[in-house]
Formats: sequence, C-alpha cells, structure tokens
Amino acid sequence: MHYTRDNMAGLLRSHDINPTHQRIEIAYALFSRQEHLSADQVMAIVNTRHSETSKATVYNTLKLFLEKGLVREVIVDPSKVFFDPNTSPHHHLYEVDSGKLSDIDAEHVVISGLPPLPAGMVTEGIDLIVRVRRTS
Amino acid sequence: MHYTRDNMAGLLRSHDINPTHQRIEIAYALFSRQEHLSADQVMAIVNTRHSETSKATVYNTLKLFLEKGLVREVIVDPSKVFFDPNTSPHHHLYEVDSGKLSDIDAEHVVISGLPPLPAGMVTEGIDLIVRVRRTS
DNA sequence: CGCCGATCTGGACTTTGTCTAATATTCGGA
DNA sequence: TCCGAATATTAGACAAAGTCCAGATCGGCG
Repeated sequence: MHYTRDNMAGLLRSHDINPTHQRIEIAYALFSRQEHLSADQVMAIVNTRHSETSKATVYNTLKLFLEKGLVREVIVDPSKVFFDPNTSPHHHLYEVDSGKLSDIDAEHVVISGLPPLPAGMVTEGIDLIVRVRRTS
Repeated sequence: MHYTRDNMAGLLRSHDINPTHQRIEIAYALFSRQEHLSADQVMAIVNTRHSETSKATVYNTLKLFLEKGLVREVIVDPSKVFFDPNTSPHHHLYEVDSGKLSDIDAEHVVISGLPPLPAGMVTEGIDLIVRVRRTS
C-alpha cells in the first residue's frame, strides 16, 4: 500500500471523518511515514513550507482521529503522547535514552495468566511496552 | 509490615538515601497508603496541616526515590506520572474513566513470544497495562 | 451569489514539571 | 557540644504540552 494525499480523503471518509485540507495533511504526515509522531512533530511536518495549520487544529484533529479509530495513542514518555498510524494489534519497544519507539508485532506474543476483570468492566486495550537501554 | 515514620528512616538509609524530614514525610505518604500517587497528590498529602514541603522538594525527592529504586514510575495517563511504592514485579490495571490504577500480581502472568532484542540492548523493564472501561 | 453549519484560527490560559540562586539543615570530626 | 563542608530545601520564575474560546473562514447547496 502506497499512501498519497488523494488516498487520504477516502481513508478519512471511510472512518466517518470529513476530509478537509488540514485533516488530509495531518493524515498524510502520519500514514506516509508510518512512524510514531508527537503532536509537536506533526505540527512541524505539516508547516514545513509556510505556516498552514494551527496548533489548535493539530490537537483537535489528532483527538478526532483517535476517537474515530484512525490512529492509536502510545503513552510511554511522561512528557508527550505519540500517535501511531498502525492500529493493528501490536506492542512497543521503547529505547529509553534515545526516545526511539518501534513496533513489536503481536502475532507471536502470548500473554497468559491475567486475572479475571472486575465485574462490569471490559478491556479497552492491553498495552505492552518493553523498555530497553543501550548496554553501558 | 506496618509502616511508621520511624520505619521510614531505616528504609531510606537502606537505599542509600539521607533521611531528612521532608523525605521521611514523602516516603511515609507513599508507603503507609500503598497507593499510586502523583506528584500533586503527594504534595497535597504532605502539606495537609500547614505548608511544609515545597514543590521543588517533592519533585526532587520523587526523582531521587526513583533513581535509588525505592519507588517505580507508572506512565498510563498522558497528563501525569504516578509513583508506585510497590517495586516487586507486577502489572497494572487502569480504569480509563475514573483514572483508578491498581496492581496485577505478576506471579501468574506469562508473556511469551517476544522477539529478541536488538543487539547491544538490555531490557530495563516490561510494562503491561490493561486498560478497562465500565460497560456502558 | 448568498447562506449556514462545520471547521479553523490566534492567543490567552492551565497544568505539570524544571531550574536557579539564596538560605537552611545535617553530619562527621575534634 | 560546636564548626565547617557538603547536602538539602525553598520561592518563584520559567518551559512545554495541551485546552479553550470567540471570532473568522470555508465549502457545499439551493
């Protein structure tokens, strides 16, 4: 799959999101790179040429994408949230020193022995984060 | 084990931490409750009577406790970090709506099938967070 | 073309956390 | 017990991420 700006409109529509210029740019930033980006990084990318999209819009849009299931939130760094265009089940590898974040395919990972949930609760998601450090 | 302020001095010393009044109060807040507290909450608890401990000290002290392995950091909420006085291996259950955070004993949980780490990397920790929501 | 709801915007604001330079406390030794 | 050095604490200014709002703008449709 190759992502273009034209693709994005369809992708947004299929998730029940009105495709505006700004939303297409933001989606394109995330999907064309297939990387974990923070709101700051998205802003920087989208505004490389001339300033085009405001901070408020970037935050609003990312929140909208999140609600509509277009992206996923990854909380590994206390100082900022990352947004992940990969919504298929997977886990994360976080390099503590460099801040580099990468995916771990969930296909072969098995988590067993979790206790039953408290009554009246449903699982919204299971986040598994492997924190690694360069050997010193 | 029953925690008293007097206990705390020994606990701190055993972790190579100089036991000062403020540090004892902060340690006592965490250990006597055995709960996950944010820096804000620690501040509020420690300063209930009259203002006794400054913001800077609370943050400095929590960071020190972290370095010395006295507490653990739990990153589940993008807006604040929680500190966990339980350093034995365990996982976390996070109630998304209420923000309530509780422990899952690691004893019976098995995680298998993780891919090998990139060369020159060591695992610093594995965080498993089960995000749950009340059935609506 | 003009309307109307949806979207975008700048900028003020909040919250969490950091930094700094001055002050205070603690600890070990005599 | 007293002293000096090292360590710890403090208030308050600052920084960064994120939220909020009221007004401006857009874009599709009649």
